Amino acid sequence: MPETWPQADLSNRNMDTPKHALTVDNVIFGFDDGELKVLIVKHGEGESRGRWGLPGDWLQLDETLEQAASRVLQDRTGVKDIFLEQLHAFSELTRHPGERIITVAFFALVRSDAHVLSAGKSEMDAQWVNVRETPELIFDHQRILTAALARLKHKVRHEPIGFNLLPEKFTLLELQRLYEAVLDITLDKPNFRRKMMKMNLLVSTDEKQSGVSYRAANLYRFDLRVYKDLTEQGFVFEV
Amino acid sequence: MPETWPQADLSNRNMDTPKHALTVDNVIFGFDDGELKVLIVKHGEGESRGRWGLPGDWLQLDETLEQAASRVLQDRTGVKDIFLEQLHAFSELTRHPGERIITVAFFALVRSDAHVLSAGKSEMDAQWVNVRETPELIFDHQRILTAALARLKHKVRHEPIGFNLLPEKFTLLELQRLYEAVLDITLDKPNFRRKMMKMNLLVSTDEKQSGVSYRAANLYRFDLRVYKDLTEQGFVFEV
DNA sequence: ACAAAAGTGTTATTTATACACCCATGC
DNA sequence: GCATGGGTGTATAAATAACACTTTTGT
Repeated sequence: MPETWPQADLSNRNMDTPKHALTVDNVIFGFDDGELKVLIVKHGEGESRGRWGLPGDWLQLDETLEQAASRVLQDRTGVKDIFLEQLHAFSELTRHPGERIITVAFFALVRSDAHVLSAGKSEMDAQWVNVRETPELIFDHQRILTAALARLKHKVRHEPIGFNLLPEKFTLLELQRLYEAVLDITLDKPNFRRKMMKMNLLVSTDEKQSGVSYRAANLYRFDLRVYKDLTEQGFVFEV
Repeated sequence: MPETWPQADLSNRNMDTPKHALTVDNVIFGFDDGELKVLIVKHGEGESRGRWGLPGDWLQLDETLEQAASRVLQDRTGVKDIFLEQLHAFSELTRHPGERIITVAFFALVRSDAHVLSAGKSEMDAQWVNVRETPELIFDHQRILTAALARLKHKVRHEPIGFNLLPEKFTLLELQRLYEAVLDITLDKPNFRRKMMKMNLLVSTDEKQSGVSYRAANLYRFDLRVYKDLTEQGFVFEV
C-alpha cells in the first residue's frame, strides 16, 4: 500500500492533464421481414474509406455523449426521440490505427416503419443488414456489435424494450417473431400469447390486420402508462 | 434527411479534432457487518478539497479505461484481480465546475477480508460507509453511486457476482444476509437455502464456522468452474 | 376445400411461497 | 433451560411447458 494516497487533482487550475480523442458509435437495430437488422454505413474518409462500419462521429466539446449519439442517429435515420442507450466505452490502445481513439458505443432501437433512409444515393452509403450476417466491419466495430446484441438479448427479456422495434400497432405473432429473431430461439405460440396477455401491458385496439390471406389478427398497442404504474407497484417484466 | 451523409473523418491525418478531459471513478462495494458499504475518499486538491467523493483519477494516454480503474482500485485498497466492471460514462456539460470533464465510472466488488486500508493516516482520507448513508459527495458522485447500486442490485440477481463480496468460505446465512443487504429485502431462510443448493454452484467444505455461540454452520465455497460449465449448457443464474 | 394463421383448452410438471418443526451448541 | 441460528419437511398455489384442438378468412 502506498504511504500517501495518490489524489487526482481535479481543479481547473491544473491544465496539463491528458486530453483524449473521443467518438460515439451507434448500433442501430431495426426489425424487418422477421429479421433483426443493424444499420451500417460506408466510411467516406481516411484509410477506412469505402469499408463498412457503425455510424459514428466525433464528440464535440459542447455536447454530451448522449447528444452526440442522438445527433448521429438523426443524421442517419431522420428519426429522433427513440430508444437510445449507452452501451460501453471502448478504449483499447490499438483499437484504432495511429492515435488511440476512445469510443463510447450506444445502441438504438427504431421501428421499421420509421426507417427513412431510402432517398437518393443513401443506399450506397448506408444499409440495413441482418445482425448475424454483417460484412467485415472496421476497427473493433464487430466486437461492439456483438456486445450490443448481447445487451439487447438480455434487456429484451427483462424490460419491455422490444416494443420499440415494432410499429405502433402490432399482432401478437409479430411480437413473438420479434422475440424469436432477437433471442434466436423459437417460442410456443399459445404460451407466448398467454404470458404477454396476462401482463396487462397490451391494449387491444379495435383494428385488425389487413391485406392478409388468412384470418386477420387483432392489433395491440403497448401501454407505457400501465407499464410505469405496474413497475411502481413492483411488477417486473420477464419473458 | 440531409442530402449528404455527414461522415466522420477518423483518419490520423486530421488532427484538429476536439480533445476531452477524461477521468475514471470507482464505486467500490464491500460487505461488512451485514451491511453493503462503499469506499469514499477525501479529495486532497482543488476546490473540492476536503470533501468526500469516489476514488478516481485522470485517464493517461497510454492506458485503457479498465487499466486506469484497476490502478485506482489498487492504489486505494491494495487489492487487484478482483471484480471490476465498467458502469457508465457521464458527460453532462456541467457535471464538473469549469471545463467539462467526462468520467467513466466503474464498479468493483471486494471481499471484506481483503480491505487493507487501515495503515497510517488513511482512515482520515478513505472510509467505508453504508451505501445508503453516505455523506454529501462532490460533483455528480451521488448519482454515480445510485447508478452503480442499481446495476449491482440487478446483476446480483442474474449473475453469481455476489460471491465476490464474501470471503472464500462462507455460510449460507452469510450469503443470504448479503443478498438481503444488497437488495434491501428480507428472504425466507429455508427457501433461500434450497434455491442456492439446487444450483449446484456451492461446494461444501469440510470446515465449519468457529467462534459462534450457537451451532456452527457448514462453510461453502463458490465453484466458478462448475458455473462456467453450467453456463455453457444454458444454465442461467437467478435468485 | 384448403392453406395459414388466429385463438382456446387441457394436462403434467416444475417452482415459488409460507410456514411448522426439530437439531445442535454455548452460555 | 434457553436463546440463537442450523437445517429439514410439507402443503398449497402459481408458473411453465408441451401439444391437441377449434375457428376464421382469402383464395
